[in-house]
Amino acid sequence: MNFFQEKAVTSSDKTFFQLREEIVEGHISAGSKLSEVELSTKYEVSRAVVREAINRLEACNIVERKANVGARVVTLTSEGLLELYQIREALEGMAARLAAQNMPDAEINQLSSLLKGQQDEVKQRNVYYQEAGDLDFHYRIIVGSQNQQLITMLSNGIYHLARMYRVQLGMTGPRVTTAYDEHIHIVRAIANRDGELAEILMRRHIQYSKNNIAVKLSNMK
Amino acid sequence: MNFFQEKAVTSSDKTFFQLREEIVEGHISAGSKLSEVELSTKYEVSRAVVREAINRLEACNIVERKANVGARVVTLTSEGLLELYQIREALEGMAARLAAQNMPDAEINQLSSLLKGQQDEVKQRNVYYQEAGDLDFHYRIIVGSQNQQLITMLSNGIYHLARMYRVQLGMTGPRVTTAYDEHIHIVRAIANRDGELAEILMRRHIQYSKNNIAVKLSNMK
DNA sequence: AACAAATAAATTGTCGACAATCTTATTATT
DNA sequence: AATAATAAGATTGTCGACAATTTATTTGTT
Repeated sequence: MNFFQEKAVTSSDKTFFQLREEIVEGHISAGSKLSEVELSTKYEVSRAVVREAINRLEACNIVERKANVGARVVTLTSEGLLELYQIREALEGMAARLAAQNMPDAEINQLSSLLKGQQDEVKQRNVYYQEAGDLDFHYRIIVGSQNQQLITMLSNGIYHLARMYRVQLGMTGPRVTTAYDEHIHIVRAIANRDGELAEILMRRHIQYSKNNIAVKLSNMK
Repeated sequence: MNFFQEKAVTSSDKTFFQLREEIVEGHISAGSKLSEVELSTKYEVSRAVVREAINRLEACNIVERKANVGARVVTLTSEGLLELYQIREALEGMAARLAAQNMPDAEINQLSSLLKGQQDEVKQRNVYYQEAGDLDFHYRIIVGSQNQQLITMLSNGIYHLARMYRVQLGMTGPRVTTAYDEHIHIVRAIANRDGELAEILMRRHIQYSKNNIAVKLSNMK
């Protein structure tokens, strides 16, 4: 999962990563309460480190906390999804534009050949790709923007929330191949140093995947 | 200062607000170390609450922390400023567009009349306005976007960082009146429900104020 | 004197206990 | 029986102490 390599040096780090994974992957269900004592016995650490982990999750918008009451995992709503993808569209659209300006040729070539390497697998067997491949792609472009604050924002917060939505709505399905083609076009625009086009294509790309998820969400109710 | 009313219910909240203010206002200088014991004696609370406050500041990108070493106030750089305003441009541009779609008429009128009320003071005496007035303006438009995640992002993190830059670079000066006129035009676009124009104007407005600050920053070195 | 190793000091990370607050259950009153 | 007041239970917030790690100082060796 982690391209942005996060090493857990402290015990609190480890607990934070574990908790985040369990929530994002849906093993701890949305809306459920996070009891400090319960979690501290479960992970065999003190309440203090659980507390710190929960605080960090709150900063990521993965849990909500009320003073003297406790923390709950956020509940997924279609409004929340829309809001999240609006933000992604704005930020990653910008990232694509900046990447067209700033991304080193070496990184662009690397990304380009990475995509080519996936081509056969994607076109023939329709499996895979959506999860790790998509995330990897987006992350590389964010890094290519060379805006450090943007990198932090997305890799600390937004991506995990977005993944939580996708995972819990059971994202598979037929979007795989068209997404691949969109990726190809975006990289081409970046390689041509056409920031304007790169932004437009990236925004479209995110809109599509938003619609894809929104359909599933409306089917669930 | 706080339009987004933040009530300190817990002791940790209060410490967090105090610390943030001291840093943003420059009483604790950029780049300086934050000792947990030192601060706990200063604010007369336990180390645990100081720790929690520092963790929150870290989540806001106001301090940086290394495990087993400690936390330092971030250092202001021209690159950091550029990055921050790039993000603001994207997010607040979007907010202006969304506000043109979603902001209730009542709120628009309220904002409009607020600006008119400031007109005389701004045009005659060239003083004031930049600080609280500008922040209030931007915040109202963010709220008008009705994107909750966006509101959280900006009012928890970005605005305080942006303010830190402005305060510590001694923002006063002749930008006051032109900023006022820009605000007027943005509100007009929103009132006309012209999202496209509102976004363009907002982006320009932020670019201008970025340039204004960047000049000061380059003069300092 | 210069460098390396060992020791000491200081700082952060973790823990268990107590205090304050909220939630639930019980009792009292109408 | 229904509602309000009170008490009991459970959960979070805060604290001081100890452990682990880093940094500074001292000591030892060449």
